[in-house]
Amino acid sequence: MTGIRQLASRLDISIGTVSRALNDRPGVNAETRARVLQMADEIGYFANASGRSLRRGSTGAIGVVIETGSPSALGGDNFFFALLDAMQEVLTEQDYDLVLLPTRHAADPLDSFRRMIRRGMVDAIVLTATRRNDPRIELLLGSKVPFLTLGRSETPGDYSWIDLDFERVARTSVDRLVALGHRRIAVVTPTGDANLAFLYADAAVRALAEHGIDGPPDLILRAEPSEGGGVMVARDLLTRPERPTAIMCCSEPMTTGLYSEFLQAGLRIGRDMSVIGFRDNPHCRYLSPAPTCFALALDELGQHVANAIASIAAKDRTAAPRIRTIWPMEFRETASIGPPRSPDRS
Amino acid sequence: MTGIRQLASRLDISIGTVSRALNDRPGVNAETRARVLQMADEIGYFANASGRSLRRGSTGAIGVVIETGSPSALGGDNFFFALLDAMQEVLTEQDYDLVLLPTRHAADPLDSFRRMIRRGMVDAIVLTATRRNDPRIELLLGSKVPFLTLGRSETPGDYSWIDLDFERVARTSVDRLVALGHRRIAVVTPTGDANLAFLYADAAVRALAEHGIDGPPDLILRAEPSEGGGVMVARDLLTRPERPTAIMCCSEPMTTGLYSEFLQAGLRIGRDMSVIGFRDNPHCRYLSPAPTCFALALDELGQHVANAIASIAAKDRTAAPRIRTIWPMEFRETASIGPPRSPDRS
DNA sequence: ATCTATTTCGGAAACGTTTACGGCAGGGCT
DNA sequence: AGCCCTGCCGTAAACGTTTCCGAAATAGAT
Repeated sequence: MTGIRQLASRLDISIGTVSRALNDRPGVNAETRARVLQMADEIGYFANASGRSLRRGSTGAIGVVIETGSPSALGGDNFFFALLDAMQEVLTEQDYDLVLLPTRHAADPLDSFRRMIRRGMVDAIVLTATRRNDPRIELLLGSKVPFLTLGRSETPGDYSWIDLDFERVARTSVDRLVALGHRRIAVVTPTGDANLAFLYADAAVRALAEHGIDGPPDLILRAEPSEGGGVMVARDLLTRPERPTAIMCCSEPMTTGLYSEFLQAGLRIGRDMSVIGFRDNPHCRYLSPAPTCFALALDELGQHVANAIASIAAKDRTAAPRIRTIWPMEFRETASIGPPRSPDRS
Repeated sequence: MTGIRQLASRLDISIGTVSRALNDRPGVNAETRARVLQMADEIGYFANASGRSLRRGSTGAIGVVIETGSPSALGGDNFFFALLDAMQEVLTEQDYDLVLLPTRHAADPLDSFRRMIRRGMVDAIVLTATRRNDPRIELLLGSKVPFLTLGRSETPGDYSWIDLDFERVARTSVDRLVALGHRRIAVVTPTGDANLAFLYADAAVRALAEHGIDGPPDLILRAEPSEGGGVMVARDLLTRPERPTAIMCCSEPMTTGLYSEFLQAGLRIGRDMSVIGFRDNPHCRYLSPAPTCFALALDELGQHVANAIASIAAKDRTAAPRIRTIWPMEFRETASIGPPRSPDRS
């Protein structure tokens, strides 16, 4: 056992001085501090996390809540791992530890969640994959744990969030497809309560309406955000007497499924069927033709999130600003879209 | 603040009794226990994690170490999220918390890693993505933290591991391709130190040798385990005067890249080029034709891992058995392989 | 009625750390 | 020389919980 007492007794010094030396507190001789640091390094001493956080009242850890066991709308690719990588770069600089807190989608998420925040394992929480009405946010608002959500929600309250610009993505997609001559455009969003689905669909419908396209909503579709969901949607559309000439969707696995089924049916993507996906992710990039989609500065987003949650977690909670960021995405057009093949009759 | 003292004073009872009641310790009246539990529920009391683990000497948390910022050979977060889901099902039953500890691939992994285990944030560690020679394992062996690695390693020592059956996967792939008539078979593994790359390649080479195929090793290839890596490999092979008639690879993103480039070059997969991938993952399933690959009972694997790490983390470390599991995978043949098109001359 | 065993509970110590407080030098000032 | 101030350090009290130990009370047995 290498506690602070062993370290102190080895140096013939009091534990108070040792602690001060290690924590860069004033009131300790420079030479003594050097001796302490060297000995600590030598015997491999690290302050015990429980003791420290018990005394300090904070753990120095930031928890990112992720949900396992359900297909994630934002693509089952390395989205989270890449984001975490950038976050950790910033957070370790600020002496925060980063831990992921997986919660099971199938089980009641609330009770495991409640435990997490009540026990005080982390100083602050980043909540991901927000739902349209998210009881987890209510729980957090009712607790003392500062938090930040990655994604907006309809759940009211005074909290900070960071989200992608789904509205502009949807609007840009519609504008471009209409400019190419499309009139029958299918919009497909993930099932479930993920708020992004509503933001995307609503914005798309508004944009379509502005172009005078507000036909029956049978082209606003929902499916499971997985490859299988994309296949189902494609099959559905292929059986329709007047099938759409373009389709836009905000889930990458779904885009993959759409491709698979359309190609199977002999359609040429970009000519017989225009496809706009969502995020520019590596998996999609090697579909052919690569889907038109929207690029995202993932590193910078991660850094922004990290800085935001660090400032929120800071003890000095007086001047903690409310953060509300809508992160831009850049349009990347490819050969996956083109003018409609046969003139549309609608 | 809702500490155990508030709870006790509300009930006019000592904190000792409250603690005994909450922890199902003997020596407390059934009626008193019921009152305590009800009041705890009422005011939303949860024992503070720092205080508890300080006194108990264990945190009740199991850490899964993952590496961010590098393409993962086993394909993205789908694999891990699914595994984690199954693990948590088992671990919550045993009153363990599950936390993910992301470490940055780019940064020096050792020091952040050292902090993690020395601070005693977790009772036990699951180490993923083991490398052939893995300094992290040495660090863990030198510490008091019980651990389990997901993946074998050449690093010697007396530790438990669970791994997939890469040898049988490689052997089965070779056997089947040879049975179909292939003689020029490319074997491609990820670059980097991931141990699975060596296991797979070595087993493939042995199997080829047993079939009398031990030509020059210019068909044993390595590439980054990403779509881009697959593309590079495919381009390389396409320029060769005598290109192979089959290719087997143990990384799903790489398989996607191979498909993309081969299709681009006008090859028909399963006829002009036979392809065997590795894991049966959703992303690959919607390539066409779906790659021949190997299925894996991910749920059961997760449960097995959870049970293993729980038994390893148990306080009673006397009878902790050493666990060494090689997890089977089931061959799934599809139209992505077939007899070689033009008779091979070698 | 006394003694013992059992049940139930309160008091207090302990876990490892940080930090407020006070003390002891030594130096600079009047 | 006396005084105050500063720099350094040791002591001890917290943080919230679990658990050991002993006390009180009740029941049972002789």
